[in-house]
Amino acid sequence: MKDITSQQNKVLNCIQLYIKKTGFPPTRADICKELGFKSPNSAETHLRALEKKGFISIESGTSRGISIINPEIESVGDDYPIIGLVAAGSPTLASENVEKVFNCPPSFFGSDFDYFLRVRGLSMKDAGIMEDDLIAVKKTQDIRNGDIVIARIDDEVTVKYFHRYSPKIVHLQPANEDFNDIEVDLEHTELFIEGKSVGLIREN
Amino acid sequence: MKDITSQQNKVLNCIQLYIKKTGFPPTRADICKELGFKSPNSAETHLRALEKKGFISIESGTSRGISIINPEIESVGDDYPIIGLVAAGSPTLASENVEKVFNCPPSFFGSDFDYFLRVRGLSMKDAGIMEDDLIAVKKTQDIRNGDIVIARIDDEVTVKYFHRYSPKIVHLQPANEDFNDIEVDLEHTELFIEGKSVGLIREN
DNA sequence: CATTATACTGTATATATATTCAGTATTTAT
DNA sequence: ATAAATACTGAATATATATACAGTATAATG
Repeated sequence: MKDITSQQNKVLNCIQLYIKKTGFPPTRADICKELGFKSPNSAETHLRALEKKGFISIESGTSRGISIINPEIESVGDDYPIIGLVAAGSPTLASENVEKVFNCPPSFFGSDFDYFLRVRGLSMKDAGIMEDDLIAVKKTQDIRNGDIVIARIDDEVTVKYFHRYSPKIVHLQPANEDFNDIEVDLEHTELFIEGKSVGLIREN
Repeated sequence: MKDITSQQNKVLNCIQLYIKKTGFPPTRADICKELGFKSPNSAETHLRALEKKGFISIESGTSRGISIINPEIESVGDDYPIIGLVAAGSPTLASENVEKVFNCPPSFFGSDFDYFLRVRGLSMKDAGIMEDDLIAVKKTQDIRNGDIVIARIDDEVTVKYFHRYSPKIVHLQPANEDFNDIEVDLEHTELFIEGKSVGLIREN
């Protein structure tokens, strides 16, 4: 299997997610819509490259005739997107932010979950959350003090312990003595909780 | 869910088999070809009946826009034993040491692996390995310096960084300043490497 | 330095495909 | 008994879709 480029990888992920979502593969136009391309030929050339490299097969003259050639022996669960935690920008499920899709049984952790977040930085190292770890994120607003949350302040996304000290004051607490608490005054600053951590995976 | 007729069942099976074979749903014409119908409308009416009864959904105006509702996904991964790391005693795969079995795809981590080890203590906390974490252990003797190994000295089992300083001297290094290195002189002490860590799972 | 691969926009078109309409016939519910 | 559902054939058509062609630009390769 030859190397895949980052753009081709995005297209491949997009196809997998589209199939998961709809049950059938995307058209060229669908891929353009998902990834923001403006010409169907952008999708076409990527598809041809992916076909040439052996990642997909394309049935000629057939609408949605894309199938993913899966080297995995058996697909055991559902496909969950892995989303890169960038310093700025919300971890949306939009295809362009999806690093990869990861097959995992839905009931793998105690709770169900929605996506994986790729950890950047060591601000939670004393909680055993290291760089490049995958946090299983459940999208919920049901947060209790001490939960590890994925929080967004303006466009900054961060993983921290959640502590509500008063109705208006929330502390986002890192697990690393080199970092300071973030005090959020809800009257002046908008805080959005993307969800909370329900599990962690590390690939050595 | 209403009753399905024998012909409708044939159509439903046809769709499922077609998707399994090709990776994408059939067109009306494809169904006709498979089942010997001579008019695409034969397929169309059956599809509408199946939709009405809740077996499939049809995306309007979309080629091959058929998706099967509530498909019986059999999540059949492999069962891996979770072995408790007790202070004394080898982590054998004997049933009495198995805390639980955990269903997980074989190719979940980069490498294949043999069992999970339940972590006790915080001697590797700075490596992000916390109490109750599950370490995916691959049984191997192919160890390099810096690998996280599962080592046994006499009947003591421990998880540590592996460092060979000379042909006869191995250091087992914790990742916690409260713990000291274990220096093993292979001439006088027997050291058995159970395997190495290839991944980690944490259930919150 | 020429060539190939990547990464797109933009236009055009043959055809693959969904879907409607017009029939015929049998079976099942009300 | 009379609709309604089932089970088809056959023809027609608007459009969804694959795909070719013409460009532009940059990075990698030999």
